[in-house]
Amino acid sequence: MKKKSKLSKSERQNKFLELIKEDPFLTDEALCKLFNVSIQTIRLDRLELGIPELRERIKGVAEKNYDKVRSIVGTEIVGELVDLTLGKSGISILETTNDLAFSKTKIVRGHHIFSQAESLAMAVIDADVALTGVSNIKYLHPVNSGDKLIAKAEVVRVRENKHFVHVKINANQIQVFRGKFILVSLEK
Amino acid sequence: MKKKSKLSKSERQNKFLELIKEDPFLTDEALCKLFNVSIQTIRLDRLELGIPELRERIKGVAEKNYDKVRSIVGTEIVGELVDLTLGKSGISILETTNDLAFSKTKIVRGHHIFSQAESLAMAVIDADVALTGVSNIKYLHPVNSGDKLIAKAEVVRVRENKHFVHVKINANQIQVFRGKFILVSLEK
DNA sequence: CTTATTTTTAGTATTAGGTACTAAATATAA
DNA sequence: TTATATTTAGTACCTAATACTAAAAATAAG
Repeated sequence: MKKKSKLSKSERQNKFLELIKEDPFLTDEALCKLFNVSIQTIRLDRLELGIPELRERIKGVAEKNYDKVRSIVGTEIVGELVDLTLGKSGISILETTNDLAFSKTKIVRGHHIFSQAESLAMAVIDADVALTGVSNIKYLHPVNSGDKLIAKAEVVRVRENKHFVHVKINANQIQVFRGKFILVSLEK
Repeated sequence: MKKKSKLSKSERQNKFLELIKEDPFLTDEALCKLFNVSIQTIRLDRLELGIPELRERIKGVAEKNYDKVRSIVGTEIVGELVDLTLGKSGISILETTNDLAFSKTKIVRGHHIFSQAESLAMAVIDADVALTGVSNIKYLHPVNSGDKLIAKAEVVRVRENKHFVHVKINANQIQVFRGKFILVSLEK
């Protein structure tokens, strides 16, 4: 017989855990074909292993990552992209408001400035899943709520999957921020 | 009458788009209650607006982000975590192999070393969604395939949602890498 | 070899959250 | 008032399950 002899229960369940970890999008039906057992067996296994059903798994993945990815990868870049040469340079403008500032001092919180810089750096990279900024940053000047931030990014070097991007941000003609980003694209 | 007068079709559909963008996890039933219309109306709206059903939306969110988040947040850390004091420090060990190195020189590619450092930095942070490394890194010495990398991370400061972490990596008693990470946790 | 026990399979009813369709009721505009 | 647009009602069907009962098959124990 060319078919592999059936796995024992424990062997199957071990593989099951691995499989589902690798790919949580497998239906019971797909699994029962993979293991060459009935769908009921698969369901018993899930019950014993405490693995939730497909839809719950998908929902889990979605929920866990929804907010994260929206804020990190968040294709929507912080600020308005006004110029872009993919792989080379880009410019974005961010009109700051009180929402972005400390309520007392009206000074814009640093991480918003950083976000503008980082998201611009990501935008100029000619790679879909570029991420994980590594950078050397400096806040040169406080930014007041209402200031218009103009960020300029330039790709200075690309080596393998590493993209070196420099970003400078100005407000009222003075530089308020600089950052050197090394973005690593993760796609194959 | 205390109930708000029903919205017009176009008003409703505009709100619909907003709502679903904000929260793609809404069922038709929830939506029809929100708008105070029948479920059929909601379904007609989705049809006209090209909004897929709940499950497809969830699946979309999950699929789009699964690989990304896995590689970024990737709870699985690069290297083996051998010691961890959440929020304070941690140690991980990475046994390098030819897979991680340039085939000619057998020198380990920098980004693998970086990955070990970054993932350790993330692991020590006492926050679920810590991310977006900002860092100042230096590769001090080439690492040869086969070398055992020992990474030590230390949280040096936490301010608001920023976590400052220093990571040093040694191979054969000599330091090969240092990195300063500023991880920003994004949860509320 | 024959029980006993474990493991697997079969089958039915029920669920959520829909699609796809037909037809009727209600609003709004001409 | 009629024409058109919009909303509701209702039905059959779908997927990927749960929860359950019962029987068949495989494996272990005596």
